[in-house]
Amino acid sequence: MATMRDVARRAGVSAKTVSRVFNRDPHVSPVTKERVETALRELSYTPTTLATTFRSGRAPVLGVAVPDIADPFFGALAKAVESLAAVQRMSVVMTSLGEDPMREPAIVQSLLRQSLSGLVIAPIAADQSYLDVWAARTQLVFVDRRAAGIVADSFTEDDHAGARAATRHLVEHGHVRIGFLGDSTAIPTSRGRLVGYRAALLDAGIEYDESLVVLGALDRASAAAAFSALERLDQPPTAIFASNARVTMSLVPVLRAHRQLAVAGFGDFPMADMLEPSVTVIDQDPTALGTLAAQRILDRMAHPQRRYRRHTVLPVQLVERASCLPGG
Amino acid sequence: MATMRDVARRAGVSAKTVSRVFNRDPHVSPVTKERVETALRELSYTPTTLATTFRSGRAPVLGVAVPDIADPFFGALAKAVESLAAVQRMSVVMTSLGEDPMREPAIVQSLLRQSLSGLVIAPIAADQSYLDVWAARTQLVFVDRRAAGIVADSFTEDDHAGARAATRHLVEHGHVRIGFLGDSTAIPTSRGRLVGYRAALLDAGIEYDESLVVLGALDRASAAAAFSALERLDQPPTAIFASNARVTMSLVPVLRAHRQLAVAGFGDFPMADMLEPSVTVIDQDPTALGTLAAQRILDRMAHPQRRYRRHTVLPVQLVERASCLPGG
DNA sequence: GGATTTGTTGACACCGGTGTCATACGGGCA
DNA sequence: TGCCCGTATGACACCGGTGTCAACAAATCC
Repeated sequence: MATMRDVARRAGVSAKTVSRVFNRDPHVSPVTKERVETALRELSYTPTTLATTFRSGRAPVLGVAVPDIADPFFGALAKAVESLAAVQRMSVVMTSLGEDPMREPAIVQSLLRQSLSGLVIAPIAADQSYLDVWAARTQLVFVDRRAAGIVADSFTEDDHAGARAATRHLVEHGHVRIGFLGDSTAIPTSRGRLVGYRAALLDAGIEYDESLVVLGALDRASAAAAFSALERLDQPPTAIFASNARVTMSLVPVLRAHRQLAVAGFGDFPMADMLEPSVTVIDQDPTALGTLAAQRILDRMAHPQRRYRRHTVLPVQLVERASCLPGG
Repeated sequence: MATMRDVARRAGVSAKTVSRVFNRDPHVSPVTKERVETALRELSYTPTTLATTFRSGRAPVLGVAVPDIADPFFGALAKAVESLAAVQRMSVVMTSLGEDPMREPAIVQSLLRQSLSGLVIAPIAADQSYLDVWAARTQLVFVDRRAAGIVADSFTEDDHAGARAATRHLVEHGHVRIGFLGDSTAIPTSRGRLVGYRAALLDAGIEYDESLVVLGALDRASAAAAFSALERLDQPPTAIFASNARVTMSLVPVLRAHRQLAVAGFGDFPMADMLEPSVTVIDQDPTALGTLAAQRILDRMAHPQRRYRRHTVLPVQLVERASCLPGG
């Protein structure tokens, strides 16, 4: 790989002049420009971003840290970030945080050591105060979940209103015994949705029954186990609110076995409309989350002094399908 | 952010000594070591990978370039690469190549300018000769599709055998008029599958009918259009082979409207087993592809002189579900 | 014609961790 | 005392693109 100094030697000029020609600096005489351009072509010069990055101390790279990059929700989010980054000729490094909250700091910090321009993070740990020292160097934007232990921008969906709307929808279809199936209330998102669920029950004058709340539904096996726990109750639920798309998807086999069961889930997923019954969901918009988060990073880089809204909560929408229709 | 020289000044030693302490070099006296460690702690020194990367000329980063990172197939592939990279304390930069083959070189080269250690690429263009000059600096491994115009490692799935098995499966269920629905034969993968489809017909003594092959099924609308073209034939197909998961998923609404239609698709997808009818597919293993590709990059970095198998074709497996059962 | 401006070009330093080599010092041995 | 060797430590350069500033020539102005 030829460097600028190689090109300079060949063209009989200084490296700086090559730099000027390469960056279309007008202060170069046509003759010199011609000579340099020939040398550039002959050596097929390709710049390394490494040197510029090192000098500026900031890589033209945005980071994306999410629980699982293979999850369609986060995949769409990452794709949106990447689209905006591409416009600014930036790259995207991504990392999956996995399941273990303890590992989050190590994983995220190894990303940050690369002097990213910005980081979009959907955290899994209960505390992000470890990010405090990095905030001065890197634009941090939280998505899906707010930051804890540190002040930072966030873009989240309206968990409370969404869960409330979904639950109300079930109530309006005549259900009184409504189960809540979730993963873990350690995650703020789930907690918010549980609160929304309770609010809807309160609205309808239905008493909250803790035994209807079952957590730990992470895959098909655990979802089935969680459901059979509900089924064994004296008054088993006739409807279920699933607190996220993964739970809903895990629950699909159960739905096929219990056709009379009504379901509404938080988070749309591929093929939800093609199942029988098609599944009523609260539609989230990962693309919007990713786009807004990336845009905020770019805005803050361009206008550091400007003031921004700290927390943005995106409205969510009920997508009514067949899974809570009477007899559905 | 404190640099090594900051720490050195505070500890009253040279930067090199700080470097030695930080890297656990045994040639440091206990007294000095203690002083330096105190200074490190007091300034909460965090190294930048930028300097080391710049000096070594190689970033501890693997690239992943795929058509669409939001596609579950490529998401799983990227996740597998990331898992292996993490073990070596490497990061992963990813990029979506999109739909336009013309843009592939520019997108990929902007990744490569970052002096990646390796690149896993599932290309969309018909020619990758532009990567020739990069191969000396960066380990290139192709996945899902082989390289064209350049010699490079590849890990692909057995398109021919998979398509042949799926088509044979349909034949065995009594179908003679079998449609082929694909995206574009410009993509080698699709071409290989079309050849496999024809081979299965030949095996069964069924004459190949070009009017049964329809391309351009990219989303639900175009898939529906493609299907209605088939439907208008004198002898419309009674079964369809869909050449990839996206096509199959786009075709699902059609299946619901035409319950007598048998389908087999190349590539599994979430919920395929929960649809009615559940969809018979050729199961690909994106995690295996990603793991093997990343492993090859790491192997080649560790043992540059060793010889490796250029092309690895992974076997695929028929997952029989309900979509080709009689009357299904 | 001398002073000032405008335009072209290059020397040099910088970013920060680290490989290379030199230096200094202490101990062992002839 | 002189020599050698091993250990501890530091000076310096390097990676490569580019910002800063100076040098110099040509053009313009009074």
